[in-house]
Amino acid sequence: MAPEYRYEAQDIEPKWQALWADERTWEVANDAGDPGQTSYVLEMLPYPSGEPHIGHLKNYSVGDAVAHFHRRTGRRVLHPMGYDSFGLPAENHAINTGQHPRDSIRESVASFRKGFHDWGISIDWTRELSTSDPRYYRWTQWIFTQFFERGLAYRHEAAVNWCPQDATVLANEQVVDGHCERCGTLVEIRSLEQWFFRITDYADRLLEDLDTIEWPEHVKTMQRNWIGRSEGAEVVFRCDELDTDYPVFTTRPDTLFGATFFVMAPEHPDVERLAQGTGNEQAVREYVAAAMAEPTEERGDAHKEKTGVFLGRHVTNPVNGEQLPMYVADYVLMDYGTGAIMAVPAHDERDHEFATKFDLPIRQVIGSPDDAPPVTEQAYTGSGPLQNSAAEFDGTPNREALPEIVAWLDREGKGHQSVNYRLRDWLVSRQRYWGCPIPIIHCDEHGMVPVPAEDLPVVLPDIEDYQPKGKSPLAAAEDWVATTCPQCGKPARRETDTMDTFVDSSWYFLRYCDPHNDDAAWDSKVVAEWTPVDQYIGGVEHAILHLLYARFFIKALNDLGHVDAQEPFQKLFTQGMITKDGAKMSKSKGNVVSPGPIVERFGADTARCYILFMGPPDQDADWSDGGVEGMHRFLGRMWRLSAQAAAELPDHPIPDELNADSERILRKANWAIEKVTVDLADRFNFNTAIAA
RNA sequence: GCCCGGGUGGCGGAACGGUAGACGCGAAGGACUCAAAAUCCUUUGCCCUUUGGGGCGUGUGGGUUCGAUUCCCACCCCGGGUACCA
Repeated sequence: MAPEYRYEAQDIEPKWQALWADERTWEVANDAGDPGQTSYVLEMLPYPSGEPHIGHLKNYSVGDAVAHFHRRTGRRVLHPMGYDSFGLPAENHAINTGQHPRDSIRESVASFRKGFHDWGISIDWTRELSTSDPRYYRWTQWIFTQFFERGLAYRHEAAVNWCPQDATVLANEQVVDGHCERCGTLVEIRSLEQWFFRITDYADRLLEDLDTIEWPEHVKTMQRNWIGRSEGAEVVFRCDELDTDYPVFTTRPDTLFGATFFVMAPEHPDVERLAQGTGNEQAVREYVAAAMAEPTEERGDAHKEKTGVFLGRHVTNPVNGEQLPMYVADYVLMDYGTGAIMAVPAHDERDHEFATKFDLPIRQVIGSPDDAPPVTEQAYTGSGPLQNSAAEFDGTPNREALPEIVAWLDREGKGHQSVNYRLRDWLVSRQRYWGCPIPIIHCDEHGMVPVPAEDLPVVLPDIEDYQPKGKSPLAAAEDWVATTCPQCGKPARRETDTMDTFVDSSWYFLRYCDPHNDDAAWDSKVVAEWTPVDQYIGGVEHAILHLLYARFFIKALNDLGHVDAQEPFQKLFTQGMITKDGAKMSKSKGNVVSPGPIVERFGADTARCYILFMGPPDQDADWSDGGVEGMHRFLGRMWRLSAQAAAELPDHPIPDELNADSERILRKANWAIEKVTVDLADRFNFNTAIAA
């Protein structure tokens, strides 16, 4: 073969990469006046740990293909890159080696940056950012103070995972089967003061606005389930013996007449008081202690047998005045509804199980079909006409009776329509070192005072000992903790908790728009030019938390007047995983394929094309070494064909008078243009575009 | 249990109401070479057949349609998510 026709990726790629760097090919300016359509293409920012892996290569290959497609179809494309560089892996590395997280992160960032260059990803490097850079987290802290001043950030006592051995709070991910992942000690639940963001205020908007964005349906479904909106009623059950009202939330007020007992969560604050003087104190206390000690994994297991203890008290069913026995049982959760339930064993499987075990009455109040098993054997959860209820409701289909019963409760002052969410407020504080310091000062006189904007950032101090000891390692930095109150100037102490890293990544896509602004987190006019992100690309593992948090941030910032957008990401694409021999790649399995050697041997174009060619990119795909070689040959054939055509054909190869051959080729070329355009723009099917 | 995906050649996958298997891998044969590698060309769903050709094929069973991998119903397997949420 003539040497000039050989496909030499090792010569071709550095040549063009150098040219792109020289010409600043992928940089875009914030020119609001510039005519033409803009496009913001963004892949989820990487957590820089060690070397980039094959999943990164897939993520950024997909994103880069989209960015190029948008450019080739006439848009001005913002395609930036940054690093999510706070977080536990760097901190654990510091605990083990003593190397400062700042230094290990710098090394990882360098290797990721090199990877992106070697892969030829078209990035506007002038906008590069890193969330652990004070120039970035200054504004993370500013947003926190904005939220604090509007009551969206608040401090509150909450139950957290606590390891008695390590004397530290653990993140949920650090709890494995109820035990500490490091020392194996059984994890306890402790109540500690924590910082929260009031995301529950946005539950309805987060739900409704899902209809305005073009995301995969299964991701929207996951978010809907996570928010978990339930419509029903709050109904008040009164305990005359203690002269106390106990409201419950129910989605089935139509079954109120079938309530035969009442259950409270072990954590309910009144449980002990209720049992007092009934002779059941001891049994109740023991049961509650056992339930609290039980690992959350086991506690949450729906398949385990129901347990509980009679409290020795009764409440009145507001619809018929019946006295219902009160129990404490761990199948009732304190953090959903009111921590207490009315139990309707005839029409709820869990209540049925409990009633059967404790020999409690089961009263059917919804008519079931003739072929349904009797409710003494199995709860009937379907619909049907009311029975054994009040005369005015008997015979009415339950769906119709439901609102009527709620209206009746409302008139009688015994309840009202209510909506409940599964979504909880976002716990953002961490008792860890390598995170963004929470910019709050505790003053004896003025309480919690936000650090004024002009004093930001609160710079994370250097410390000697990263080991967590139950409070943030920052607490040991006495010089740093001791400060003065911004309001009165008297001695005060800094907040020593740091923020969850999800906070850092909830707004980074805004900073890319205006990354060098030293006067503000961003100029809202500039942000308005680019946002919302037109196409967001990332792993489905972030379908809930990251994507929900970012949506919450945009809505909160919109309410605060800082952004115009209501949603951060107009379109979302979630890529599938690359496996090897059908299994997730992991060091322990020894089946890791690294991008480095592949790119070195075959070139980035081969690696990227192969990854895009493996199959539909939203599905998982299994890596094949033979497949890479096939793609390399494929590109080689294409290169040679093009080179030959360029060398051998006249300058203007399309004759004025088309003959059969040239017409056939023209037709085929136009077919391919159409096919590739549709595959890239509408379907995200890179595999068929490459094949075409 | 519930909610999503997905079952098509030896393999990854195309087609998604109109010639099933694009493209790639693998395999077989051939060219080039002293030889090998690389490269190129040809063939390649399965079965039967002497050429011509014929039969069967998209997890299973039904249905709609002139026509179904594609739409509908029931079911079976595989993968993922999620769960005492009242």
